[in-house]
Amino acid sequence: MSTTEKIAEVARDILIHEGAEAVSMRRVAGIVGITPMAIYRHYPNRQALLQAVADATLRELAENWGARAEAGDWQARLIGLMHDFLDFALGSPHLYRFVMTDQHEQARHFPDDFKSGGSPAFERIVSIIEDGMAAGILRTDVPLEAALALTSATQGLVQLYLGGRIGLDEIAFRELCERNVRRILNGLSV
Amino acid sequence: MSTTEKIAEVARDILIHEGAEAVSMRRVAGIVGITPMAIYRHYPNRQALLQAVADATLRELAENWGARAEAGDWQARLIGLMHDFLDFALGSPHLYRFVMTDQHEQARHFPDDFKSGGSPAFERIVSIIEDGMAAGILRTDVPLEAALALTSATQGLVQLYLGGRIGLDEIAFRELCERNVRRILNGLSV
DNA sequence: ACCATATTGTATACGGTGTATACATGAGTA
DNA sequence: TACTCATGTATACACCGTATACAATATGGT
Repeated sequence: MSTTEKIAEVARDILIHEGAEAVSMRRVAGIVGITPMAIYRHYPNRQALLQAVADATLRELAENWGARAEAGDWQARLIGLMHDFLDFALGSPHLYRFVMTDQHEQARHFPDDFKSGGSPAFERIVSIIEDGMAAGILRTDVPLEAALALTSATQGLVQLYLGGRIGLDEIAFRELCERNVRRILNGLSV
Repeated sequence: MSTTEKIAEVARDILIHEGAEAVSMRRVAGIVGITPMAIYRHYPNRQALLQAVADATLRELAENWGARAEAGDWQARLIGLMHDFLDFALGSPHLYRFVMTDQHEQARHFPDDFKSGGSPAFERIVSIIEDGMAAGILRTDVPLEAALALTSATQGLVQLYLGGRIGLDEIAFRELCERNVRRILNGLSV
């Protein structure tokens, strides 16, 4: 295992368990067993290290995405994807926070990059939305925006939850998210 | 004007224009014309200073909340409140970021604190939702959760927008938010 | 007016951060 | 053998929040 990989592994551990702000060059170097400056032979700076670690972790997560049974009716599949997302957000809250709020650079852009398959996770939602429209379950709409309505809604709830603003345990919160998705599907109007 | 207020004013300027991470004790002290340690005669630590500044600013904002005409039909009033929220989020993105993500302590908790009038802004949404249900515009539902569906949806979009993930200018983004609210009201299902 | 006290400031220092710069060491190759 | 390059170290700089000790100033009671 190369030093580059060792550095990434240590940084990743800290990032996931304690958050980005806990990842210091001196600490990582100490654990790896090298001098802080030696890290700079492998990564140009701290931000690049965090970025590389986050990117790699997200790539792994994307591979195992949709592990939940894709069986069941259309709505069950949609809810399943939502829980996959919650698995990540609630399972690795520090990492989620970092990728959602801290790293402002070179992020995916709606709508263009989303269209061209920049985000595989979002892509899945769009395709299930298109399926729903084709099957006559959903009313005809711009698929990209309908998908955004669902994803951003859950992201908004997660932001509140991780910010400690929702006093529910994880199970109750997941149920709230489910109800929220159903509300958006059915509409609030009479 | 007291030194305490001068410190708050300087910190507030930096917080609003450059973000919380740009607010350093040494910098604030230098601008006020005192020693960094003198700040500690007025605020116990940096976090408390930021907190006090953010709280005061939010209180001011809450006073001018709902400045937009409360006239028009029910949906127009709802959209108006949404734009009031966007005025804040897009007008003071650094401050918004700080209160939404950085300050994790003693935040309002859904659902209890929300019920008991902890958040005046959210309170307004809840009451307009209740109006809508009473008027037969909205289907009967838990008002708190229906309100949360609308607010968290917009918050989710704002999070994406401020994270640079939505490549639209402010006007187009506000239109996207409007369409999003309408989608949630009408439902995605056929 | 005087003095005790509380308030508000300063000076210094400690332990932390990211990282620029200069130098050392060792492996591989001409 | 000698040169090069990758990889490490050592030191230093400029920043950070803030603990501690001391100085100055303002205030209130006698």
